[in-house]
Amino acid sequence: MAIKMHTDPAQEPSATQRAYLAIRRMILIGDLPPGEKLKIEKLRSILEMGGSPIREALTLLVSDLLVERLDQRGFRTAEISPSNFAEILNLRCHLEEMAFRESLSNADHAWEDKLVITHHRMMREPRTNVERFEELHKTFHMNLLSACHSPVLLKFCNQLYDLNIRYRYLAGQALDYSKRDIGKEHTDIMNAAVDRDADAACRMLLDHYRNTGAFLEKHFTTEAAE
Amino acid sequence: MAIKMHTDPAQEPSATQRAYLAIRRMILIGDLPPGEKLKIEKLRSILEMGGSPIREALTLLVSDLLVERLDQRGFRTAEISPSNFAEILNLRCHLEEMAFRESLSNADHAWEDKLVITHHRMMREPRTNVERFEELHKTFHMNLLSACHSPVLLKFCNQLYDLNIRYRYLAGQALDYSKRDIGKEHTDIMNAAVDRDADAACRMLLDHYRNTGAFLEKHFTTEAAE
DNA sequence: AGATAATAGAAAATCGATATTATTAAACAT
DNA sequence: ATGTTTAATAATATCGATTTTCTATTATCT
Repeated sequence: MAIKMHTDPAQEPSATQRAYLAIRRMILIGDLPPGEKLKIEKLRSILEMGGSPIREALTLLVSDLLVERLDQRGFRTAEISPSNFAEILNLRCHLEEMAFRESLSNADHAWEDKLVITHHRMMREPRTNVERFEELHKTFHMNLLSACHSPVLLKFCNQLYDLNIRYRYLAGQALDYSKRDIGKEHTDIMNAAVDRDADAACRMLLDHYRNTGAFLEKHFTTEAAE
Repeated sequence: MAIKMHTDPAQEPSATQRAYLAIRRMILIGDLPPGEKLKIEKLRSILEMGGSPIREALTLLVSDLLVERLDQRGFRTAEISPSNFAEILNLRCHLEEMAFRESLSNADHAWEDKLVITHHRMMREPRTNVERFEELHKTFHMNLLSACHSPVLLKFCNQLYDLNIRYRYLAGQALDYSKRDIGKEHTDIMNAAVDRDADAACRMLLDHYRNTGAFLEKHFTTEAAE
């Protein structure tokens, strides 16, 4: 009757994992603003755990470029800048195109199904729950690339995606989806992907990113001028 | 008479930093073979420090893809495989080309000087001290890219370079530089770079990588068949 | 015998305390 | 007054010990 404990797949995550996810989320949604000092003691009291898992989580976030480690002076959230934003956008376009083309060339039936499902879920999700929507949005975009057989490339894309999402949150969500028909853009990309039309799909995907990018860039530069 | 302690720039590195460099070196040169379990207690006794800096160093190495973290079962060195090798090589070619072209388009006089100097030092260094030579070799290659204004891209290139170097060490140094005239290849690349001939320089750089890659690939596949 | 469960041992993860190091504030000298 | 040294404070980095989790072995049951 008792559950086999040593094979139970739903084990609760380690303190390090919890800290990692919690701090990462706080940085991405802008709860911890750019350049903010991350004091161990403060995070300890918020997350209710010892210093070790906190430090380890922060170290993991350093590799994600979301946190900076200052020699013997602790950690802080990564700074933002227009040039960093432009860099992320540009790299993202290059790497995602590479991954997307390889993904399409390997794409099979199961991949197609998965893509359709995630697209459907994203379209159905109301925009009221921003974090939930962003989660599904990311899943959709990563699924476009998921048939690419290069784990390292996918890791880079994933990282860059998160860095970009952070800028999106910092700019404020509402602004983003005002003029354009984002839903149609996604659907068009998906259809081209399903048709295995790599050129069209890539063109639309990069336009999708660059349009959002241009919008955000404008936002950040006017913001900075205030 | 006493040195001003609080402004002394030559402070000794932190335990974490020492552990990071030491373990990284052991993995790169093959001292810690692929898939090796990394027991904290053992590393503690080798490096003579507590568990915390060891764990932090290992966490840093996870982001470098040199170490894998297993949920609640500690750390091990990253596995190797022919497909991983091919992936690294391919990605490296793409990203370095991108970085190299941007570097060349920004290259100024100071960059040129630095490149010539590092090339000279590499050529002068006897092959007897392998680690020292590899250090200079890496410096030369990274300097080719150094005028690229994308820190993230450079970070990726640097990471991929290290992953590749590891395969080189594992294959055994001596084999690498037997038939080809590696010195000439480097000189040709440098000259094309100094001439700002991006197409020729990139072609030669990628040939340089792919030739070494093909050689190593052969080595690994025959190795695996034994 | 073969499989499942209990147990002992080893290792990892985490905690709380201590030692280091940086930062701030105050005292001192020029 | 200004800049430099000294002292106090705060925060980080590290250690050693404890708790939790995994792993391997032995015992138990069908």
